[in-house]
Amino acid sequence: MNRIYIEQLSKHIGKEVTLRGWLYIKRSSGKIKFVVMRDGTGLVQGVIAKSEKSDELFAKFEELTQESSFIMKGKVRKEDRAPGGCELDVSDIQIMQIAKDYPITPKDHGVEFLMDRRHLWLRSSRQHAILRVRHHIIKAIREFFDDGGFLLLDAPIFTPAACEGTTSLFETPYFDLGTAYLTQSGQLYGEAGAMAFGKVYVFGPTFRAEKSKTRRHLTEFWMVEPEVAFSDLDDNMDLAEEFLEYIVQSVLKHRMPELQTLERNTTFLSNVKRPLPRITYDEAVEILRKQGVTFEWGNDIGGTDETIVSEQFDRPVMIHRYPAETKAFYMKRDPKNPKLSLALDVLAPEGYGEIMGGSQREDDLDVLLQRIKENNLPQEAFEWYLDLRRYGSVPHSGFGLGVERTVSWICGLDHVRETIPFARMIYRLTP
RNA sequence: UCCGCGAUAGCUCAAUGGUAGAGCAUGCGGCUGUUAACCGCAGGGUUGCAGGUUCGAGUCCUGCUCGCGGAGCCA
Repeated sequence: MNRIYIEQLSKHIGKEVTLRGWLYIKRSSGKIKFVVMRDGTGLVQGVIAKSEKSDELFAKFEELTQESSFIMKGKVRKEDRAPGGCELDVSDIQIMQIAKDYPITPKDHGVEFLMDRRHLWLRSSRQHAILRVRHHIIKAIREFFDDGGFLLLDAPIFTPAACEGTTSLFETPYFDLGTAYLTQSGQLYGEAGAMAFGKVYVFGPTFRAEKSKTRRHLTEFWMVEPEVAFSDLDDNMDLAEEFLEYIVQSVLKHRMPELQTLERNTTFLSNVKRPLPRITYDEAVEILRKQGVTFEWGNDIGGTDETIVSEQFDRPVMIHRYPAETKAFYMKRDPKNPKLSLALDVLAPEGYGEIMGGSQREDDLDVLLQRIKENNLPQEAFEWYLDLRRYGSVPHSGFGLGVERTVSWICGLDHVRETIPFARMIYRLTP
């Protein structure tokens, strides 16, 4: 059977079709009735006009409520007044189930109310647009790496120890082996993959028990992390900007209707083309001081300061060579200035802040051992990782891109909670 | 953990310390082209919880609970 969906309805003008879906909204004007169906792919308005057969249809129309499931038959007609370009002259309605008191009405609702009903909120057109853009971004990420010769390397979710720092880990009992932790990053495993396959990317959910309560934080979020052997910081930045350009331009090419639904101004997105500006941490500090911010060298650049720096540019900006003190143990120091790490952050414009973070990794066994000691990390847990430096160590680098922050920025949202079907936050575990 | 804001009808919000109200939603009625349709009528309240001040508290005070935004930390 060849199922017809609303999305392709304009290809069936003049034909009798059967549509299956849910009632989005209905309107009535005496002897003519309008029934808007959604089927997951789009919306179409069915028209029931007064006729010899309309008494039965009018009765069915009266029964239908918002989100009731039904089957609608009729002839597709070109209609310039309709948003999708066509309408359905309804000849039959078969009700499957009547929804009683659907809680989400077409009017305003608060965040808590909607998040409590996220499983239903997903049905609204705005959420459809966001999750379609999310899907496309993930598709573009996979295309970019798959076509670029990268191997997809799935890292474990259960890990024995922290990748970065020991705070903010979710713990879970693990049989006789004690405690397992949910992964914060697949990076260390990505490095093993890079030494095995040359170029890999890890893509999966990551978990951070940070008690952050902001528009940019989830406790469970998706991250894509490429890792490349024989790659230094400059190579890493080349890859990062090519990658970001690919994603954004692909969304602009394929998901413009969704961005329009979201009323997204795409000026800044169109600017996401190579080369992206690259500034050092020192230069960023200089920008901040010129803007009148008192900033002490060595501090991390916080949210407000990120915005001030990124406002100086019309596209995402890369900041590199951060003070080593604030960065992770596995990042390589700058040979020209050991106070600096060969680290990299990418800040999205319009106040969206950090969407990517990466570095060239420390490839010298002795230096890495020393860093582990300095950070009071348990060396036993990292023996396998140290093996990567014992057996054919090479310069290598990589970065991580946060999927939800990227979706939030591209869609122009004010919170990441709408970028994932079911958000996990410090005070939200349901639905 | 800290700072700030908030909680009133199913939902979104009003209400000088003095009779708790509107829009939407729901129900009933009307309308042959509506686009979050429109018009009329109706039902709908333990003002988050526990105390206190006052002749009188949705409103002022104290504590608690929950939510929202931010800081730190981060993608």
